Amino acid sequence: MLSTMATSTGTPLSEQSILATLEDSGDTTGATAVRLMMAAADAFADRGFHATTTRDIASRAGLSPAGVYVHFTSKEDLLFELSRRGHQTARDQLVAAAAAADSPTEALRSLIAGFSRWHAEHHQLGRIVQYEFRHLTPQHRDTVLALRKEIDAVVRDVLVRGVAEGEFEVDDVPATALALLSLAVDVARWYSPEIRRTPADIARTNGELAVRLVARR
Amino acid sequence: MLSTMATSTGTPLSEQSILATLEDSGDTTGATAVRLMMAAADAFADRGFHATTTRDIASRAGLSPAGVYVHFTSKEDLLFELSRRGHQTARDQLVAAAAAADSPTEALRSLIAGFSRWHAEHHQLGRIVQYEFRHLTPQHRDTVLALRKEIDAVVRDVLVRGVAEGEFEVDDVPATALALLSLAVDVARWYSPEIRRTPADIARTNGELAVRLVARR
DNA sequence: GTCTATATTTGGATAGAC
DNA sequence: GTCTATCCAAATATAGAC
Repeated sequence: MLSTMATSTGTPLSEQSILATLEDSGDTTGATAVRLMMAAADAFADRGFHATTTRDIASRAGLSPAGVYVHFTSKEDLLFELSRRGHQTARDQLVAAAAAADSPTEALRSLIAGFSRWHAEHHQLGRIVQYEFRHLTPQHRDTVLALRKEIDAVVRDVLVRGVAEGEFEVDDVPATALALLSLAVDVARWYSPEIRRTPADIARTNGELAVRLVARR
Repeated sequence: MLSTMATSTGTPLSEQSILATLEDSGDTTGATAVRLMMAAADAFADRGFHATTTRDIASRAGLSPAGVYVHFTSKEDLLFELSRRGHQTARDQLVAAAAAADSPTEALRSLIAGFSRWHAEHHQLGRIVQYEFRHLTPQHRDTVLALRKEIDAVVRDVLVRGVAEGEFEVDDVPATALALLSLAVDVARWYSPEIRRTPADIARTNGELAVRLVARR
């Protein structure tokens, strides 16, 4: 597989490369399927899953309404693929950022900066990941829930390490981990490409705020 | 008008009393309309605006499908009333919390604690306020946007005062205000009545984290 | 793999009796 | 102000030709 994994400082993945992410066991995601996923990501992020019609997705991808069903079994299946691939790349990025740092403080800064940046640069996918979640079937929701737990664990682990090494002072680790994730996740809610701050600005300020939230005083 | 305004320490408003909130110029919100709003709040928070049917709302309120239209002109009108009343009580609570404190530090703690608590106790209304926003008509969206700007201003004002009085050290006031709001707003996304932490717990920890985020070091 | 045409269901909203 | 009955538009998904 190509070395397309983004680090918190590297060039970000394009939407297309995220969606084309290969399956574990080699794969075959065709160009048209990727185009459909990009069209659906646009539409779902903009209007929400249930307000988006399959006709809308098809026409944005340059297909007839029936064209969708050659590549996906249902509209929900399209949401699932977006959600799964989105969660996977988000998690991969977090894990890479945590592994690359050489102190808990730098790991946390890199983690929250990178996750904030991801939610800005991929705010469409970010919204789908964070807010369209509930429209998955129970089975698909379970699959994605496992990825969400991995993401939570990465943040909690850094906090525990920072406390153990005396860099952090944290009263309640799970509560603080959730607050840190809120900082980054909520970017998907308010970010728009038109605002003053760039994704890099947001990454820098949120990374700083994250460190400030836990640093020993 | 009755003195039902909640402070960050007082007894919280019931869902019913929030939704029955009187209009500026005296009012007439009937009991059935309130029941419909509560049913719609349940459904919209649970499944989202577009996934909720008017039939579902009606039956939850014990009415026939046609019964809705005696009290509201459309499904969107019901969303608007929920959104408007929700924003108003959220704003009122913030303004009261800010006014009651006698230092910027206490004002900020009270503000974020109260807002976090509101999003936990009224997490259904909170989700509607924060996430169903985009499904309003452009006109209704504008009305609600004005309330949102007031909310943002309250937080920014406290930060500016705290910096001026030497209690806070803040690099970027708008960015930090947004981060503080993220902390509280995101509660609506993850809160569930089944979790370990109570709304009071969440208020206390988030209030502390907020102060820590800006306090002079 | 893509199209046109369409089956079928669902859902917002209204008519008109009581 | 609530009901039953219903209209009609919209939307998911399929059939079958090319």
